[in-house]
Amino acid sequence: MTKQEKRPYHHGDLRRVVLNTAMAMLTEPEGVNFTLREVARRAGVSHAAPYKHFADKAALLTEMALVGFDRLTATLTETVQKAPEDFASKFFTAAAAYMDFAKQNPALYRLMFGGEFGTIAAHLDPRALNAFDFAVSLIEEGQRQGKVRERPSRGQATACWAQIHGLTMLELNGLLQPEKVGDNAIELALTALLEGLQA
Amino acid sequence: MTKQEKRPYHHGDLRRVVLNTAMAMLTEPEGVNFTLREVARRAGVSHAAPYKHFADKAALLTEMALVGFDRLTATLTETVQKAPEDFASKFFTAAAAYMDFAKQNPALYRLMFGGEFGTIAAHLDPRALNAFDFAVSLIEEGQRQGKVRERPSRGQATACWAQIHGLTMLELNGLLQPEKVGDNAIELALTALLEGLQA
DNA sequence: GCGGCATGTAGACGCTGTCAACTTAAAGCG
DNA sequence: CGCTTTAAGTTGACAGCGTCTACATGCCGC
Repeated sequence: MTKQEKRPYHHGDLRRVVLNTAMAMLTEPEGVNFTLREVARRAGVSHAAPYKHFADKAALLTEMALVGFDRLTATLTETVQKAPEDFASKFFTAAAAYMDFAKQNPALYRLMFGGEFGTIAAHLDPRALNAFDFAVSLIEEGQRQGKVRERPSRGQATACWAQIHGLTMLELNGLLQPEKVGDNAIELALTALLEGLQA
Repeated sequence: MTKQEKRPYHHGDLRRVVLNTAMAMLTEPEGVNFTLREVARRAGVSHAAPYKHFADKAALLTEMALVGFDRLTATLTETVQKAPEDFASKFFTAAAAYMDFAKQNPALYRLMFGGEFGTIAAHLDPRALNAFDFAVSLIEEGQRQGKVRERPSRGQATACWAQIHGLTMLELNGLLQPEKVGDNAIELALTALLEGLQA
C-alpha cells in the first residue's frame, strides 16, 4: 500500500477530486442540473464534505471558470504556435480554436461568461485575463509585421475578442443556422473584422 | 384552445400580472434570486397559481426573454429612425442604443442570451429574430447607398450582431475597464468593424 | 338556474444549499 | 512516546425551492 506522502491528510486530496468531478460533470450532455450534492455523491463523499474546501457553491463555480480560462488560453497558445506566420492565418486559426473550445465545452464556456453569481469575480482574476493578453500580443505582432493598422493594440484586441465571443455565443445558442444567417456567416463575419484591422 | 386574456375571470388577468411582476423583478438591483414562489407572492396569489398560465419556470423565463427581444427591437428601430441618414451614423447610433438597453436591463439581457434552460428555445422564435432582421435591412440600406461592401448582407449583419453582442457581454461582466482595455475601447472596436464593412 | 370547466388554493413530496454538532485520524508538541 | 490540537469528513437538521395532486370557487354557455 503506497501512501501519498505528499498529501498529508485524512482521506485523499478531496479538493482536487471535487474540482475534477465537477469539471467532468460539465462536460456531460447539457441539461444535467449541476448540484453540489451530486458532485459530492460522484466523488464518493458526504454531501457536506465539499464545504471543507469551497466556501459555497459559487466558490466552486468560480474556480471552475478559472480552470476553464486556463484551458482556453493554453489551447489558443498551443494552436497558434503551429499556424503559419502571417497575421491573417493566425487570426483565423485562433478564432477557429476558440470557437472549437466553446463548442466542445458549451456548459463550461457559458459558465465562464454567463454571469452566474461567482463568475463575475472570476473575470477580474489575472488568470481570466491571460486570454485577452494573448489577443493583444497577437495584434502587436501583426503591427510589427505591418499587417495591422497602427492603432491602440488593446482596442484592436477588444474588437477581436468581442467579435469572436459574440460569434461563439450566437453559435452556442443555435442562432447561426444557414437558413437564417446565410452560408459561411462565421467566415464572412471574421473577414469583415479582419479587413477593418488590416493596414 | 382560445385564450381569453382580456375577458374578466376569476380574480384578474393573472397571466399578465405574473409576467409584469416577473419583468419588474428582473429590473431590480441584481442579486435578487428569481423564484417562482416570490413572483407569486408579489403578485398576491398562491405559490401554485402561475402554473395555470405557464407550464413551468422555464416557460415563464422564455416568455420574458421574448418580451425582452420585443423591447430591444422596438428601441433599436425607434432610435435609429431619429439618426442621420448616413450608414456610419446609423451604425454607431444603433450600437449605442443596443448597449444602453443591455446596461439598463442587465439581468434581462443575460436572460435573453444567457442560455438558461428555456431561453434557447426562445432564440428560434420569430420574435427573437426581428432584431437580426433589423440589422440585415440596415446593412442592405448601406449597400444601396454604396457605403457598404457588396457581400452577403446576412453575413455582414452577423458580423455586426456578433461584435455588438460581444462588446455588450464583456461590458456587462465588467471586463471593459480602461486600465485593462485602454480608453475608448468600445469606439475603437466598433470603428474597426465598420471599416471592414465599408466599401 | 345549473353544471362544466377554467381559475385559484392548500398541502405534500423530494430535492437543494447551507449550517451546527459530532467523529476521526494525522500533526505537532512536550 | 503519549497527549492534545485541529483539519477533514459525516450526520442530521432547516428553510426554501419547483412541481404535482386534490380540492374549492365562481364565470360561462346552455
